[in-house]
Amino acid sequence: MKIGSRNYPLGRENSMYPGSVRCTNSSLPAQNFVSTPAYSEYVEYHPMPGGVDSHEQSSAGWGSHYGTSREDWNTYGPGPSSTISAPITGLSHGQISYSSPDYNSLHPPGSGILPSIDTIHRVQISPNNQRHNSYEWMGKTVQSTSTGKTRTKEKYRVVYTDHQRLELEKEFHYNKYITIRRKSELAANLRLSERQVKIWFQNRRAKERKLFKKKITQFDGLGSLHSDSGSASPIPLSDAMTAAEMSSSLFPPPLSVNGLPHAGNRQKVTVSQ
DNA sequence: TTGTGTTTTACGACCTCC
DNA sequence: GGAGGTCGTAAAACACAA
Repeated sequence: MKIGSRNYPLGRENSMYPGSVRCTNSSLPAQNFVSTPAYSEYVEYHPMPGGVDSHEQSSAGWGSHYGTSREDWNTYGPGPSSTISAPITGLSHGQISYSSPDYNSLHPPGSGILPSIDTIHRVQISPNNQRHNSYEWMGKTVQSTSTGKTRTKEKYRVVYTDHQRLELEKEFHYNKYITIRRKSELAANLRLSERQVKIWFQNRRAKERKLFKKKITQFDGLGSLHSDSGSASPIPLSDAMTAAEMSSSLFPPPLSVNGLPHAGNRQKVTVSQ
């Protein structure tokens, strides 16, 4: 995508930053996911067989292989009292997945129902308030000096609120590729532009790949280490995946159904990149 | 407090698909 | 040609050791 050629920055500022009235802290009383029961048991995810919309796709492909590390979720607060299931590669990272009845009842997959911003505002208390104060700049953009890119005054990027990130992460755990419909819903509910949601998912997949490569590297290192000594792999075979298995499950084939993610350079998706 | 490394948004370039 | 994909990267935000 050639963003510049599509006149995004200047031509669709509103779309890019819909309402500089996003989840600013000035309007957020505070965020505290500790006090959000809906998230407190947010510990396990299983593919939703009867899922609708986007959620009925590829979850299994990622499925349990790709839980976010516990560390990631801890950033949202003490939250999950963490039933950590067996790590796939034997690494110490716990696996988080999401099948909590609380969560599912709150957010039926694909329902598009998210807590209203007002509701969110009532329950969130940020552990790090100063982080989320930086939205006032939005809506005022200037040309950056050298490249002619549209950049915002004073700030290079915004920092999403914990809630925004949490919702995005939740969606990501259901589907690594967001549908057009869900993207619209999420964007509306989180006061983000669809473009921001799209880019967040792109970046999130990139992060996943990066972590994945790291794990594979570590796994290979351990394997070779132990093969040298002739001992068995430190990781039980039942828990371990071969690099090929992990690779194939990393990005399952996206859907090509109308209204769902389509096009793009899907064949290029390989772990080895 | 400061230096440094990591993570998070955002973008450009290039690619594929429809 | 438009839309969305990856990859690489810039720079702000953040974490943390010294």
